[in-house]
Amino acid sequence: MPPPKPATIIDVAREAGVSIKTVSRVLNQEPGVHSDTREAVLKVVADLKYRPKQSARSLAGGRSFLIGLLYYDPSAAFVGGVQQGATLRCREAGYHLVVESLHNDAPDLPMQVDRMVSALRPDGMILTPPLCDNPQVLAALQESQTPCVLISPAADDPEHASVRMDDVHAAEEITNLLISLGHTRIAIIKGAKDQVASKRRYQGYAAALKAHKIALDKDLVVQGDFTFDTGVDAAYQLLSRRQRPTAVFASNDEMALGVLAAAQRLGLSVPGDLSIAGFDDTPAAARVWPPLTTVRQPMDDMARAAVELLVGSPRDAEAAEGEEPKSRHRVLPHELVVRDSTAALGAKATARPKKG
Amino acid sequence: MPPPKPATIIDVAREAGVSIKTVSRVLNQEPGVHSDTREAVLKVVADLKYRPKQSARSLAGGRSFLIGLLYYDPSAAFVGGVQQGATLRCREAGYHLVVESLHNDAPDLPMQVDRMVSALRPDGMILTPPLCDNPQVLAALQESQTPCVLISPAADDPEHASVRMDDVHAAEEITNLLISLGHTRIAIIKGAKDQVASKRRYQGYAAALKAHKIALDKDLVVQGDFTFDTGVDAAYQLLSRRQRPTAVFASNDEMALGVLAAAQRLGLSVPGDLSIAGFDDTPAAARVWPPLTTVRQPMDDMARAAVELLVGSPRDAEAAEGEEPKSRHRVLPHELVVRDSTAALGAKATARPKKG
DNA sequence: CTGAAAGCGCTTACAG
DNA sequence: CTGAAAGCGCTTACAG
Repeated sequence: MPPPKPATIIDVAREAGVSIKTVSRVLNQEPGVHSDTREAVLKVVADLKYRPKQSARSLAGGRSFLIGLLYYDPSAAFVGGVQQGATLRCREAGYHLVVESLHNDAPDLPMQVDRMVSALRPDGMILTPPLCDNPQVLAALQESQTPCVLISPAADDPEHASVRMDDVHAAEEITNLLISLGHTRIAIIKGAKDQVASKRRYQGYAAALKAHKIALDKDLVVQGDFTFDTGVDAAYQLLSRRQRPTAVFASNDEMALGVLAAAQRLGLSVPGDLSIAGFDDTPAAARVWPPLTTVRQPMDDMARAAVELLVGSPRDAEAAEGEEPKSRHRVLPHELVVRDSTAALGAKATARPKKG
Repeated sequence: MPPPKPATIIDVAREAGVSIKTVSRVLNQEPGVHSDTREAVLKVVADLKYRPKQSARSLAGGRSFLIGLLYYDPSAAFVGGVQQGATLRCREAGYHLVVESLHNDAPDLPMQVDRMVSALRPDGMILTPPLCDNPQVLAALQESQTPCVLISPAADDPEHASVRMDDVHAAEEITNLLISLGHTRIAIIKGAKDQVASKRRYQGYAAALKAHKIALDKDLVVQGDFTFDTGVDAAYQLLSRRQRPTAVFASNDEMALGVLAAAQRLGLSVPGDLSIAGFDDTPAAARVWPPLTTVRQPMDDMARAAVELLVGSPRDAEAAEGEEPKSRHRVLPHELVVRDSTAALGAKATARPKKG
């Protein structure tokens, strides 16, 4: 018994007594097909378990139904969230997600990008930091005329669509939280110098202090680079000062975990002696004791929005006329996640570990 | 100025003064092309920046150059490692990785799988737990005749290729480590009941105790399900016993983190009062204080091996004759990662937090 | 509302 | 060592 060959559009057309063009129309939901005809075709499609072959559609139609996701550090907390949102939205839209892990400083980066886009011809590309700020990557994409959406890029240039959250505002909110708990000696550990998110989060921190007329103390500002190690180092620096801070805002969770580890090693109680706040809401943030107060970036929503900017959302079609077009630069809402690593100044923690 | 249309194989053939078949031969590294001809073609390819279009290759040749990766829980620590290894090996082999996030208990799971394979016709599929043990998924794949490799499946059936590590042995080693540190009251938190890894790790634990003539105490065996929460619960149970264990082996890091959080909440010193060992070496394992002793699963290597089983490794071709074929069921070596959450019985920890 | 023709850009037999 | 032909399975204009 020979392996059953998958049905083609010709099989369906023959069986349904129509032309392949009509089958094509039904499958692509084109208007202008009699409902009887449509149903007859759909029945045969179901009977024969017919599925259009993507490579044929792609070759003939010029669309690949593929979206590319380019990322650098696979362990970066947000990549997982972005991928999850992207893959789900792609499925809903009949697309598929092709992923590629790239080194941001590989010498042949442009070639690797070019290889992917010229072979696959994806209908769109999603870029995460820091790749979305890499001129070489953007140039390679531009040359192949592949539409792309940048997730949290350094700057919003008009060339590329983008999706981001409001880093400044979020940092301001989390600093306000610490202030509302009575803290005034609030340290900040800054993120990597070359990433704009670092600058924005620092801005929010400074703005909150200023709004509450708390002088910005240079001794409480330490440079980090978003890694656990620099969080540890920064904490040792800060906690060895004659006048220790009573709260630390780390520009991401990774560094906040470093601060927590260092504080515990030094025998400080968190949040009794020191409140700690992070940024990202990584999986690990809820898996330490005490669990971290942080900011949740809506990674999956951002990715879904990115896919929609690429393939068009269902609403776009309907709302084409009348409504104004959605901006190509979208800012999505974030969420403050208050857990047990922050407490009122002077209070002693008494809570039991909560479930993850 | 019209957008520069990408060169096709016809352009290359014309420019090089050969037939398209010869260009095809050169590109696919087929033998039997004069080296002068070959070089002439390659020069034109470079000049014109010609890249074969994948959809055309796929339609004509019956290979898609796509490998699919199916996973369930995107936050599961090993998915990141698997994906990283798979994407890199795919790139080396001229393939691309398409990812799909699936719910293991979705009612339309088979349809979702079928949708992907019938549309994309990937040349191979990589399945991670628990999807690799899902009969519905395997059936859907079987029907479409898509070759697949299972990563750490429950059982090695002859139908499917697989890649795994030696869970029994690794668990035995980590238990031996605790015994060598002087511990005899060693508790274990078992993993999810339906996963075979749970059983295997327990076996290794039991074997180590037996080899050292330590009686297995039922009171020191607690059921978990691989989540942080069950780690916390299990720890409270174990640590409230009249005779506390002096060491805990949690069947994965997630639960080990739960034990650590609970111990810290109860004011116990780790590893002074309690040694804790995990399994997986997740990113978080190195980002807590004290950092966890654990077992590193070679996720990326396992994924690379999986890709090779699917597309054939470079060596396969050469070694085709003579050597015996590589087994379709491969077991890769693991690595014990000894950090600061384990110490000799009675010792007090004095180390400083190490860098991540 | 429906169809016949051409073509997308490659690879597969098959010749020579 | 090289090539002319056919064909993969769809969609795009273009007719009617």
